[in-house]
Amino acid sequence: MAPKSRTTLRDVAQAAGVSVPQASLALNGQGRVAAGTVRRVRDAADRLGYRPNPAARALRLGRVDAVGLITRNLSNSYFLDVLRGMEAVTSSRGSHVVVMDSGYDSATELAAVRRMADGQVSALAIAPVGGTEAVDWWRANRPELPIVQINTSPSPVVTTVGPDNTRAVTLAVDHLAGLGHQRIGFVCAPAADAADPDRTQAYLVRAGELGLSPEILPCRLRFDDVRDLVADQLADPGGMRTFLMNSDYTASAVYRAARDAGVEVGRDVSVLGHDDLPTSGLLAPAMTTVAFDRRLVGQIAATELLEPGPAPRTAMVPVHLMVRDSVADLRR
Amino acid sequence: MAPKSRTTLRDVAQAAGVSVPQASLALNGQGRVAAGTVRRVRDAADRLGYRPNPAARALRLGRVDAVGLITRNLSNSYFLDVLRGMEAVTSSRGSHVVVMDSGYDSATELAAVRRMADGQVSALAIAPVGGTEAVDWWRANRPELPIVQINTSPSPVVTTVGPDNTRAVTLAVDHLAGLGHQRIGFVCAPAADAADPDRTQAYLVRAGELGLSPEILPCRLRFDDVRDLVADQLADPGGMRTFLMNSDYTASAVYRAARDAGVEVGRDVSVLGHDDLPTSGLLAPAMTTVAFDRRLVGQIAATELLEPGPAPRTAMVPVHLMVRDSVADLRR
DNA sequence: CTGTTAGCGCATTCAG
DNA sequence: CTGAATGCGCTAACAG
Repeated sequence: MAPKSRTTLRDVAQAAGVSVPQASLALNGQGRVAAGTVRRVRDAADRLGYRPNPAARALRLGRVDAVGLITRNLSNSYFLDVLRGMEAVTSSRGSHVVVMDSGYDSATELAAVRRMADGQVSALAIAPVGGTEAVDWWRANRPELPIVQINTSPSPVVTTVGPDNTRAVTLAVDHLAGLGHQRIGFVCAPAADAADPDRTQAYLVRAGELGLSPEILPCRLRFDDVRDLVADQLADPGGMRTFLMNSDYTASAVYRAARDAGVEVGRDVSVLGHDDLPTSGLLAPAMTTVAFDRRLVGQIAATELLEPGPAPRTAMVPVHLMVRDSVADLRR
Repeated sequence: MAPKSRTTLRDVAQAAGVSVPQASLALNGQGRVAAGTVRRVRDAADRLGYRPNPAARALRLGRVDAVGLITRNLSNSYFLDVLRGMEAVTSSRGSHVVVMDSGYDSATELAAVRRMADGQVSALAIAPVGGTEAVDWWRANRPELPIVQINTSPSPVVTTVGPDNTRAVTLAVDHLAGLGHQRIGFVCAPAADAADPDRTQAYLVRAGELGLSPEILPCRLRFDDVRDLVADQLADPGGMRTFLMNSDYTASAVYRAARDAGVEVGRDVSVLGHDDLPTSGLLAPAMTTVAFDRRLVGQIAATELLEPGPAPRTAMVPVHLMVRDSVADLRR
């Protein structure tokens, strides 16, 4: 037992009394081989515990049974659900997931894309930091390999999958306005590198329709940066008190700032999140947020990578508002 | 541009006017080649944008630049931090990480281990479901490839890395007892497949020292199972009201059950968690829990995989108690 | 110091 | 239907 060298296709062929290529054909089952032979080869393979060498396959076939996932913020457990979704479909299809994180840094992101492109994976899911550089690079340099964007604005040239941003924002603005909020602070990445400008767009549109004057609060989307932004607002008597966030992760930074400032979420300050993470309903107070099937995003992404359609498509997963207690009722 | 076939080492060699093996040596820099040649080859490689083919390397070298991570519960965002830690060190060392999830299922776990062993990775980090089957299989079948266990009891035969379980439990029991809790429900996986029996051991020991009669509550560690267990206890007038958990993830299930039952955590029911997830301090009430550097676990694990020591070792990361408000003060 | 030869394990030509 | 030959890209052994 415990052979020092793994059992190879040749061992199988030998045990089955056929040639190596025969064995290969028999196992890959293209049908071009006698039924009896197939059985003998299969038996031998099972008996010897044969497992094909992925490196050899990869070298020969020029592709590898792996898909990549590059996140912009592996601290946000939203991406854990995306990963879970991807893992579920890949592992049921004999593939697997390679994960890298850009940490909201474009240079790191580009490096990760290049590493992935070196042959680690044969398809890529990416939640880009912002801008299109990384994705463009992939499309230019690996045009034959599928790519999907996660949680970005729809694109005509590349498949995207994520929540329905426009509806998410509209739902949120309506809810806020309905509770009497006149000033709604929309927190998003600086326009230069926003991955989802459609969110901002939807905000502007809906605010306009409702006669609200939009207030965009650009901010790097790291926890500490958001917390500091909110802290500044809270320290200012005329500062913003209502925050529409793009994730529960950043929304929890608002909670943190409020707690630090000694003010109460849902009364003194209002927050509306996005993602409905499992803990969001357990916060104090429970967070009002936009919910959707997070795993589904990963599942769709992986499926799209494994079986790419002929043309780019936009997969929007339906969202709904999860009303809880983090938005104050400002009506008399 | 966008060559249909990637630039290979042969292209580089040709451009540099040397043979392929020369080019290989020049790039891998074993020093056995003339300085001028090295420069020419390097230049050519840069100019052509040469990137070595990992599949070819893997086939030739018999190893691959990847490490695996098999979690038992990818829903628990603790593992996201482990992953982050691993990703940080692998990506700085030209390696990468492949993630699979067993979902607390032994059969899935074994399948994952075998898939990893097929040549996807050259080292494995695993948070086992419980039992040693999967790890034993790896050690028997891939004795030359490093493996580390994450969040398990220390072992004499395999490297383990995780929080200091004994201290974590002792700290927790002391805190609970100090606040007047006589009955402390210790929730853990059924003994048959517990990954960390040392926790139970520590609980038994400390409870004994304190003159408390131990009450072990075996339970599958999925969110819903824990929630149901706690719900049952709460429905029983003589049921347990104090829960010592092995993770914030399961602890949040106690919150959920309490909320569903209309009772208040930190007053009617007490919970003490483990991991100090980012949101735990924002729950209602803030969770008292055992804190430690979660990323560090992943960093140590990855380092250990990339540069295994001569003998198995036990890496315990220090823990401390994060006292907040989820444990009631039962003293008069 | 350099080039030649060889082979990792597999799948796809080709002949028979 | 089968076997023999070829090469994916790379590196480890040699020989010069």
